[in-house]
Amino acid sequence: MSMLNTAGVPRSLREAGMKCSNCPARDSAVCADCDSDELRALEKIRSFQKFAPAQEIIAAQEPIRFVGNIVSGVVKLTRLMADGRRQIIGLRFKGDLIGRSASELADHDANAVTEVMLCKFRRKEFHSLLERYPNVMQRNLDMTLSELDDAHEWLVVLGQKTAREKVATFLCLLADRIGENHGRNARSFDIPITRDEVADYLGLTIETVSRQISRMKASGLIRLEGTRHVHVPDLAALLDASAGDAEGGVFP
Amino acid sequence: MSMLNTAGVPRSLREAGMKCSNCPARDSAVCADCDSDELRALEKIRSFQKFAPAQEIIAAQEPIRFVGNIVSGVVKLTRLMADGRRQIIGLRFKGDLIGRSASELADHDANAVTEVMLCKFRRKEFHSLLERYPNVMQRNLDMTLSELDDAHEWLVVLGQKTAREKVATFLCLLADRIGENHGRNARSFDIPITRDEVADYLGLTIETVSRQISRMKASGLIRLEGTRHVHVPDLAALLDASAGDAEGGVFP
DNA sequence: CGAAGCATTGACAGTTGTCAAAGATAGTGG
DNA sequence: CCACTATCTTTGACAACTGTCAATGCTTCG
Repeated sequence: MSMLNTAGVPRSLREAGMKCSNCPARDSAVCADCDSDELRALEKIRSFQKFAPAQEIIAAQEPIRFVGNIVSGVVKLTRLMADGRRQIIGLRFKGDLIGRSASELADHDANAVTEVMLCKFRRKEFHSLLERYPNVMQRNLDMTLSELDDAHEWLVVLGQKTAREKVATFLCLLADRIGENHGRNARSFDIPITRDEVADYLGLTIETVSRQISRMKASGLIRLEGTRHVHVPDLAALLDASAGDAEGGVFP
Repeated sequence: MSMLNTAGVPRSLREAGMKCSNCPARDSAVCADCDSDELRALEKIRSFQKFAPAQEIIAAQEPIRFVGNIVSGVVKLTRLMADGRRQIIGLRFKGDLIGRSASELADHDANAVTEVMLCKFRRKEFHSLLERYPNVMQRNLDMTLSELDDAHEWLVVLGQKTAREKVATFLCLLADRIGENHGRNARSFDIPITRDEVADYLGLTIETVSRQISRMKASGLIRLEGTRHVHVPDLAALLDASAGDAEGGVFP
């Protein structure tokens, strides 16, 4: 049994026959602000699909058939260079939107990382629905702006931060999005992707990622169970120690 | 007289008393698809402002009073880290939109690079106008998606490309946006920003940028007049030579 | 139990950053 | 109009961080 399989069809959705009112992503998805009228319109063009880990959701350069809200699970978005170098341009979590209604073709791949439950809307219908429901379009625009903010933030990470800071930033991102709270600043979570993928996300090599994680472990900033499960005793300390070039252990 | 002052109030706008129909950015701005009804609504909340080179247009962490279309000139968007490291997260050109109607506060600085003419819309009015004119909101959404694509593209540049490829990519970007056409693949243009700013855009140091430019000059991939004006005889060759790690001159 | 894939660690190399100095360029004021 | 100064750019020498190559260890799965 995989530790990462946190994304099975949520019980609440199964029991309720996939009613929006019980959807785990209800508060953060594109339908967050919808009134009952808008919700009915969305339900008409909606369907659910489950994706297995590593399964392709959307392929770059191919037609987009749907946009989809993530109900549960983690998705990675990847861009590939002609010579094979790859950059993960984002991870997407519960509530995030995959695909876009305005484009015929996808410009990057989207793959399930964990098991993923997706609430899909047929693309063209969704697009024309936006014109009739300005609130939904506004919500769509807000979510896109939020994606843009994330991308800008990541430009700083890739352009300015050291390897150590990059890894620390990555762990904090996960702590925010999928971490369990163990007190004010303590979090624990599974790293949903391989070291290889972390490297492609951070613009580093797999070896550098591995070394940085080992260093953080050695200095007590994080604890590991297996290679995937992380416990961060103090998020702030993790970021600080990575910014200042702290050497040696935590204790004087 | 500065070579860079390509952004004075365009004659067409002055003579026409700033009519939208004569606006140089008419085809690419947020008003691109507007009918006369929408255009009138926009004109009511519109005003023009000229910014001098280096002048601040929008300040991070401060209230946004307007969104603005660039009529002419170049704008840089900057994010600052607590310790002073900076990342230029984008350059904006004629037709691009600055600011966003959905946010109270700016999350990055916007500064004029050349002289800039901006067509401003008061933020709140613009925002409420979007609800009444879905076409305008759709256009706003499309432009935001396009910004997102650019940001994703730049993530690949920062995360995967070598110093040389980064500089080549940067020059090609300028060639696309502000280059004069001198035949199929030949372009010439002014680099609107300093080496320092180029470095902050590419996640490099000023010295590395300078060296890469010198190398390109030495191998005949570019020609320089002064430090700012560039002539690229062959855009494709510039990118190729940077991808393959070509050494030495152009001739065998 | 063996094989395959993933992760860690080590030794070394190379690209890029840092520090330093000299050369250009542009703007200012006499 | 020219000299002066501040800023920007280039170039060099060297250091350091990160990448490359290689070997070992760990985990999973058949």
